[in-house]
Amino acid sequence: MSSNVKTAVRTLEAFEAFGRAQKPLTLSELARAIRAPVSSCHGLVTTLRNRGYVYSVGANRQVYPTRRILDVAEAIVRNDPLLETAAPVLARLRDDTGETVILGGLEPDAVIYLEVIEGLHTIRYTAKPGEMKPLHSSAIGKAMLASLGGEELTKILSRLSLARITDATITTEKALRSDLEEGRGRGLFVTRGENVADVMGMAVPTTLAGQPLAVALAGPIGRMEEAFNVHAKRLKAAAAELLRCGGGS
Amino acid sequence: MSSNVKTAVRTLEAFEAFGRAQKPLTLSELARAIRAPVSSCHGLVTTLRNRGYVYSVGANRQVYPTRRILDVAEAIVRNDPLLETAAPVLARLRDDTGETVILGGLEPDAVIYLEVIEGLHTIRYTAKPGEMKPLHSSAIGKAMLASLGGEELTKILSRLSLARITDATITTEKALRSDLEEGRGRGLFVTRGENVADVMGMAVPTTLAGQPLAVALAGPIGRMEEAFNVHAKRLKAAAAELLRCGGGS
DNA sequence: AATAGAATTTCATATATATAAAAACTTTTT
DNA sequence: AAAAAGTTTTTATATATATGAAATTCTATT
Repeated sequence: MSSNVKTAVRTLEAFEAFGRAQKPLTLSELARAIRAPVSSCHGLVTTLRNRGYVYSVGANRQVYPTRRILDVAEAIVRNDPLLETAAPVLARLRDDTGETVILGGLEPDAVIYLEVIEGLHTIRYTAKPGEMKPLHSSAIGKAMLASLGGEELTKILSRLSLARITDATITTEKALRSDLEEGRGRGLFVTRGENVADVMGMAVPTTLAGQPLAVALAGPIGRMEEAFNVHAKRLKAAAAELLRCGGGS
Repeated sequence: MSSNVKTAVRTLEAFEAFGRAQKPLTLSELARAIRAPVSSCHGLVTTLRNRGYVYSVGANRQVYPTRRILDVAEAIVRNDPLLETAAPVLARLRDDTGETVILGGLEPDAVIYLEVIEGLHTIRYTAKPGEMKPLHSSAIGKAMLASLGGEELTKILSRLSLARITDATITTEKALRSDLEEGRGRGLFVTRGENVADVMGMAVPTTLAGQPLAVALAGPIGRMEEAFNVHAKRLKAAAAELLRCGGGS
């Protein structure tokens, strides 16, 4: 895996740590949370403070992020090229099906979740935007693979490891290709416990702003199987609507 | 100034750049925006991509941040120890006065804006959370200085440069001390064009969760002078209410 | 198609930073 | 009140990264 810039990762991990802790942290608590030496964490916190991203809280030298990061994030998301058109369609699909709706894209060798609208059931598929999933064991992954040209598909399959994740994971190229073919046939790609036991995913490829993406529904196998046909129909309708709304470049 | 960790700054600047651009950027555009060499920017973008913080948009290799950063920021702000109690009080003060309301704290040698609720007029004081202001030329700064013990005040004043920022800036320790004394007398600290020409600020010290802070109103001098007494009264009332709500540790 | 121009990616190395260890502070315990 | 335990800050140095330059890939134009 191409090496990541350490401090960039830590900077983000620091914010994530505050998001998890949901309370001010001392320097050493933060250092523990991001598994960095206190001395390194010290430099990072100083930098964040100088930049107005964290402030000191309380007498005991705790720190917490300011609203600045939220301001930046909101400005970014406000103008997301894909989401503003997609959001209403995805929201309706969620309301109609009650299951978690996901919009995903292809990052070099993985699926990336761009938008997640969680289902309404107590037991539901939970995920966050930015999460990455394997291409061969997720419904969106299959949809993205299937949308590639034959040559490109061959290239990417040669790079992928097709690692076993659950008992149901497809781990041979032959089986995967045949599964993709089946999916192409019915315009719908399915996983049954191939990435997470008990989870069923259904995905349909679409295009937004000229970019190939996929919409998916995910939930517990039992509930999903029961409503399979209705869900499939609604999912396809949503994908088609996305194409109409913003499919062209 | 204690040196900042370069990559941490760049990571944040990258997000800020997307917030400003409000559209996907190519690698070289981003590099230009954060004034970094393309090769360095490349490593950063790769890292952000691997972490699910950016995704590729369009065929021409542009990238844009995912919602992940917003998710993190929202989790952080949702539990801000100071803001949840303060927000309604500040919002009412803004509604009552029509002017921009600021909650500020003391970072080592500067004021940091923790919350900004912008005024309702077309011409209004504009700022963002996380911005830092000089201690000697901002109303909040004066309020924070005045709340320090005599010894600590002396120490911090010896470190400050009291730089001239506008014609009206107070630049001598003697004048500043006498201004602080005047402010203490009426429980209200004022600036008239000392940091930004034409801007008047009024601040009152308060305490939230055991931490000394200050609430301020800022707007154009003319309008602020006109309503001085009413504003002062409301500002003091808000500061007192903050004390009541969340003043104790 | 072929070429020029631009953007991205790779690579070796100079440079900046992450780190352990020690020093300076705090806070807690005895 | 003294000692102990814990935390933050500083410092020197080993380590990781930022960088210019070269190689490659992509895009636009003819």
